[in-house]
Amino acid sequence: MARPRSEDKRNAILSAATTVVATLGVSAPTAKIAKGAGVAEGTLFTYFENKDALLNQLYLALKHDMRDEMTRDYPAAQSVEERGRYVWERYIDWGVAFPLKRKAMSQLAVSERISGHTRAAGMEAFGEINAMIHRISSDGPLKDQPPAFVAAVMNAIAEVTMEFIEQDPKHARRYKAAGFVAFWSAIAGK
Amino acid sequence: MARPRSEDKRNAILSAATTVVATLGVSAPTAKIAKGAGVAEGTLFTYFENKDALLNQLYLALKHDMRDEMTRDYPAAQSVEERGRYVWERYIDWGVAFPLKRKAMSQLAVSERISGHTRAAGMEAFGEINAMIHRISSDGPLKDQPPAFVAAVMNAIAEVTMEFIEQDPKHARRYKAAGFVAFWSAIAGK
Amino acid sequence: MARPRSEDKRNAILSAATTVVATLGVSAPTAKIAKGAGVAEGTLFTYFENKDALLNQLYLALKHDMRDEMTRDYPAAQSVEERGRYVWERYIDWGVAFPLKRKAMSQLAVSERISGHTRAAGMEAFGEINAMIHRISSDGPLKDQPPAFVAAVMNAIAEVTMEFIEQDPKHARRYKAAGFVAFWSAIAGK
Amino acid sequence: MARPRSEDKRNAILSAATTVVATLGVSAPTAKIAKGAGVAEGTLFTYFENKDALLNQLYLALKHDMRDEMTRDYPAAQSVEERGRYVWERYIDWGVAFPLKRKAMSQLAVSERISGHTRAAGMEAFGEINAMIHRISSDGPLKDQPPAFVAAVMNAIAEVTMEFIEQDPKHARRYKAAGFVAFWSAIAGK
DNA sequence: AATGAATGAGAATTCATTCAT
DNA sequence: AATGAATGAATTCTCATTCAT
Repeated sequence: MARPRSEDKRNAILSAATTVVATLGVSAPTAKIAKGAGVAEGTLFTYFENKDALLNQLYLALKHDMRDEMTRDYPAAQSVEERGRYVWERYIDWGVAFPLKRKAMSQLAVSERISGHTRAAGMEAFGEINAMIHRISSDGPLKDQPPAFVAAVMNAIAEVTMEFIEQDPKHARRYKAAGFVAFWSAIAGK
Repeated sequence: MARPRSEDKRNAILSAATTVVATLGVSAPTAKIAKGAGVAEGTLFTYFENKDALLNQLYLALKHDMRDEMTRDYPAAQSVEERGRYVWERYIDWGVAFPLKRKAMSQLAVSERISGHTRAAGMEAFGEINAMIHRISSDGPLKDQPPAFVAAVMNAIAEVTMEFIEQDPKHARRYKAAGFVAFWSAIAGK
Repeated sequence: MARPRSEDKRNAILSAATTVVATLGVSAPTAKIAKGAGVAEGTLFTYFENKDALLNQLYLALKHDMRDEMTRDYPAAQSVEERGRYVWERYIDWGVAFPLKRKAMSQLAVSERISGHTRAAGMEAFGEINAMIHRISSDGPLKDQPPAFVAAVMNAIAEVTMEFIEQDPKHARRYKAAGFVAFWSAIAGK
Repeated sequence: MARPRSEDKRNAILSAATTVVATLGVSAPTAKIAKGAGVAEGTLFTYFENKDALLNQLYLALKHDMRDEMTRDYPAAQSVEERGRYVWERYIDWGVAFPLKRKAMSQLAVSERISGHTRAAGMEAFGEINAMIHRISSDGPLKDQPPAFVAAVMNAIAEVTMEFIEQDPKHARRYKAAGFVAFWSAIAGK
């Protein structure tokens, strides 16, 4: 296992893995991922120690990608309502723009191969966002629940929203708005 | 005239499959399922044509089981609020009482091996419950969304609730109540 | 392994085996044979000790069937030429009328599962015919070869003839005649 | 840049397949073939896509091998009689020298797993030989039959000859001569 | 005697990973 | 470092045969 040289290749593998995992689930063969990345089967293993490492790093990469999209041009100066809506919309946009990333994430999220450690690291990336969500909920119906619970509820509603948009894209705008209302009602109440 | 096919054995296979799929995902080996059921590897295939058939029938069996639990002693005469809460509580109770069933369901739900036909049949079993949820939402924030969307939101919040209870069972009661509030706020609004 | 009761059933199994072996070769599953015969999988084994026994008995049954067709209304009083041609024509007719029997025979003939004993018994059934062929050849080019060799040559030419007729049935008459000429030239010379 | 695929290994697999198919028929397990070739079970599938591909390529390889032996040092300048006899003798010699190849061929020839395409390609390799046989027959008893028919008759007689030689090798010379006479009489007539 | 469920030893692949080139 | 052939354990499914009914 020599030192990998090219960041490009690593990214190509992660990108191919996204597609293949979205399509075939976590049991997708590493050979297909390598092929999708345009590298040899063995090369994959100079960039990732084994398949589990690849999956865990993919999980994290997707989490970060998602987080970056959600906070790009974040309107830090605005009200928490504005910021909440902003993040919501960026999240939905991300899922709609990158359905394979979204599907790969759902596969990984339920997989036994993603370690607790990886999940925790994924959480961490969302620290700021979670803090904001926590503030939103601080005098809503979930005010006594842990921030993670609140964030998970938001996440769950967003996923439903993205799924429905994908199956019925003509009503994307409506679903996006409705999802937000559901999220806001559930979290902030009123 | 020969040994009749045994409903018990079929159930044993489904039950073993629940455990094994919950633990290892849909790529769990059929051999492990057979072993868990106490039958020979080949016997599994006299009860299920192939692994896909088994997974699809398991999905349906779990859906039905869930539905039956949710509607056991259903208080049909009570207000829709009462009934909504009743179904919610039964659902959470089911998930908490049978964590393996719940986990198997999440694995199956995201699997490409579950056919559209099976998913549709699963939906159908929830016709009555979905109708009720639809009524709850009929003058809430989601009143213009399809019933399936509303049901999916409820489902998503319930799953989050069940997960948190499992990880932190001491606060089960609190999560259950909080989840309900979130659900009710999202769906019925106030 | 109780005593079989019905000759009909035994024949149904042999008949189904003919079809199935012709189509799928000797590795055809016994279950398919049983199904073709309209009996249960297990029943097959009360009529035949095991698959090898079935195949060997099928071989013999086909040999006998073939022999019977070849000698039906045998013109014992006619010249050896007449009788030779008669047998030839009956043989070709049999193969054309019962292509599945013919194909099953080719599969069985090259199978390792047919014992030497069975092959010898098959030979025996052709004693009379072989004797006749021997007489035909007695002053032809093969006069110093064992009767079995002469018979095998006839057989081989007949099989080629039947195959060509099956693939090109419009010229059946021509192939039949040509095959006979080849056979007669090879065996009787002139 | 990786280890190149080895022609030797491919040949070893084909050679092992010859032995195993000759002995056990086309249902011979691939594991036995791999073992015979001294490679891992999986390696077989880097050289042949699946078992059918292996069998079809084996069929062709044997056909080519046979053809090459039949035409080695072919006396192109001699009379057609000389050339006919030459080819005949080479053919018989091949079958006697390589009984496993011969037996594998008989198994493959009657197998449903050999495609029409493969059979056609096999035919093609014998173009020159068939042309010669056709010339031999051009004023014999089979002059109005398609060349393929004539070739098939020759082939059939040769196979009988090889089988008898194998069972009774002491009289090899006699069978070889007798077979030739039968062949020549059948094809060329006098 | 007949049935067909039960069995478990194969069968053909597949696949993560290693390693020669 | 990159390649892809090599490996062999694991996987799904088949099938001859047995045996409970």
